[in-house]
Amino acid sequence: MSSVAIPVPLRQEERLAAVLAELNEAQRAAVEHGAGEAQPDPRPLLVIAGAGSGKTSTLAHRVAHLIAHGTDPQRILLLTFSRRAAQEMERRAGQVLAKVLGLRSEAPPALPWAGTFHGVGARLLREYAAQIGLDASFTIHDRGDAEDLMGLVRSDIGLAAMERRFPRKGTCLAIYSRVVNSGAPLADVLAQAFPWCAEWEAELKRLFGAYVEAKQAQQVLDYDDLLLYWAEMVAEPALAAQIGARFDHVLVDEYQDTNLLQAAILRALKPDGCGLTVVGDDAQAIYSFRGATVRNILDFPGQFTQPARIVTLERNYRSTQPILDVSNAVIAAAAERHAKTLWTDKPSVGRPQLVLVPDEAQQARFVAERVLAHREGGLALKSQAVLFRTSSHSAALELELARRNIPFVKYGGLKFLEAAHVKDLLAVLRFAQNPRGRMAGFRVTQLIPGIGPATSTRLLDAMAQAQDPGAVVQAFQPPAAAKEEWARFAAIYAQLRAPELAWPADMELALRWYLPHLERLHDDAGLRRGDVEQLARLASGYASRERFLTELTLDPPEATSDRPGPPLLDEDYLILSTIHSAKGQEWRSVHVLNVVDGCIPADVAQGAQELEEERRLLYVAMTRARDHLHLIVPQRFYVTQQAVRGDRHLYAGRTRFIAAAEARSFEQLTWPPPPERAPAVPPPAAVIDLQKRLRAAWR
DNA sequence: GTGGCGGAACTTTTT
DNA sequence: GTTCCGCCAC
Repeated sequence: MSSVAIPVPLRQEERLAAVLAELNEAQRAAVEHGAGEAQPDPRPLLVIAGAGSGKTSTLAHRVAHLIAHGTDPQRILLLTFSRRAAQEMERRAGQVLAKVLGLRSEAPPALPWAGTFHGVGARLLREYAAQIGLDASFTIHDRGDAEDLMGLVRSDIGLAAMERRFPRKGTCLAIYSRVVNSGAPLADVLAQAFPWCAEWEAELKRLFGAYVEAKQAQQVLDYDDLLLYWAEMVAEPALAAQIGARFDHVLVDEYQDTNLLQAAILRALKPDGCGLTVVGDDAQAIYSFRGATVRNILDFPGQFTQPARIVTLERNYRSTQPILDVSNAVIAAAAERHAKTLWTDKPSVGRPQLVLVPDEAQQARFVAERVLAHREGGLALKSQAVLFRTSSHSAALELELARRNIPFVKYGGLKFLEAAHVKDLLAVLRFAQNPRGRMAGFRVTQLIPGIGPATSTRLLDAMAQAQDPGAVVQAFQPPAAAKEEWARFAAIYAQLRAPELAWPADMELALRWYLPHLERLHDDAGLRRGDVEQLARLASGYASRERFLTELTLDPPEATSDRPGPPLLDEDYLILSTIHSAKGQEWRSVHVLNVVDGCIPADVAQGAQELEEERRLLYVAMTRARDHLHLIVPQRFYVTQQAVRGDRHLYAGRTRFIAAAEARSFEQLTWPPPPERAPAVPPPAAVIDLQKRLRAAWR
């Protein structure tokens, strides 16, 4: 560590002591590790932090503590799972630091290197681009772009027209991504996660080779490349030493959800582990589909030249004991884990509920009513969440909420950036940013009537050959039908490429060119226009076109709501979220939908490992609740993928993760409550023979 | 070459 | 419902 011990004035020392006194013993040990002790401890630190054990707070305190003891905030690398988590950490560390320094205001210490692995990777790669033979103006493909490129390569090399149907582009990308992130051979990945594609191994290999070449020729990186190139870069000892020396401390949150590439990056940056802190909970590992491996956290202690110090946080500050009891019961059956049992002394308000409802429609009604009842009882909508395994599970509920005018915001599932019109507008900017990026060019040029795939390919091929691709756009001869529109496009493209244009003027220009196309292409142009105008307004919040494109790709606006535009901050709204997107969050009241076999665990998860992950998923969902937890079990499901109004359905049972014995720890109820007994039909005074009358009508 | 239409197939979770 | 592919009329 290069931080110099600065003598701390007494008053500050007292304030620091007061702040630390608010923590429990384990938390304090994690915060003070390596500093503030008689003998500095150079070991890496592993914090096993159970759900709700004050993990974020502990990490924020540690960051503040480091800064208070003289570490330069610029020399702290803080890697989080999402941009949102990074901002939260920055804010909390700022609060603590303000207290320690005795400041009134909470001007947060800027932590310039707080972000996701992907975001930090993008920054470092641009910075070191020249040294690793990369063009610093590379653009980043989001999943949609990456899929489209995969699709294009797929048909280019003739895999589309196979006798038997070749896996679709999205599946191909998922397989590729998994191979990259897990480091496993293609054959293993296919056997384990995509058995129905195993027959295509040779073709997939060829496809992935061509995909990589296409990306390189176009100077684009996909999400996986940000980690892959970073890992390859620091595999070079000189670069690893250079980059590692920029940071005195490297702290990683949610370590259980990192993959082998990420672990390799950390080892390269800090080979002896000194200054390295990782925090996580193996019981909450839910991203193995992305190549994350719980082995990272289980094996961390032995990975460095000196074994790590382990601190375990077991005291829970979030939930009531009955909620912890049922959650502990779910996870207790897990196969392998760092044993820990959460406990709390928080007073409880009744038992968690296990609610039996007839079907998904009734489930939606039950949740809506219960949410309103909670609000009557003083719980703001924002402090309540509804969680589900799969984005589509909330469909019925969304209808019901809209019907009752209950505002909500949904996290996870389809994103703003996936809408065609948003992609169109961004593609215009991206094509200007990186003229060799074919996906953007392919998309933009085909907006012009009379230009289809063939013409577009002719243009892009010419650009790829050219020294100055911008000039090719100006000189290009489109088919006669597209002549006028092409001239219009070439003019704005030249302007977008001109260095003197100052952001966000680019956005204005692109929007003005795009709007007429939007009107022509879409029947519901009105709604869509709102979206792209919204996007244009976002532009001014970014320093440059490159930053705008990069940050929007890596940190897309994640929520979609029942109305256009993000809800105002002072508005109240219910939170709907996939369980994955709920990671790290908490609410006073939590409803979990579809707690049945087939949903949790998902019917596609059949292997032993996958089942274990589904179990952890349910555990994560349950431990988000502070005071009220409701698990809903619909008994009857309509099968999807059938004709509208089809009646195919199946009966589902309560999830296997809650056995009968454990179910008794819940308050079990059936809803709607069975009717009192139908009002009896009075006994007949006289019998009227209707049947006889109907027969008589034909005689 | 482009653009539109019909039929068949369809594995969740996300940076 | 969406995506993918083949077919057909300009």
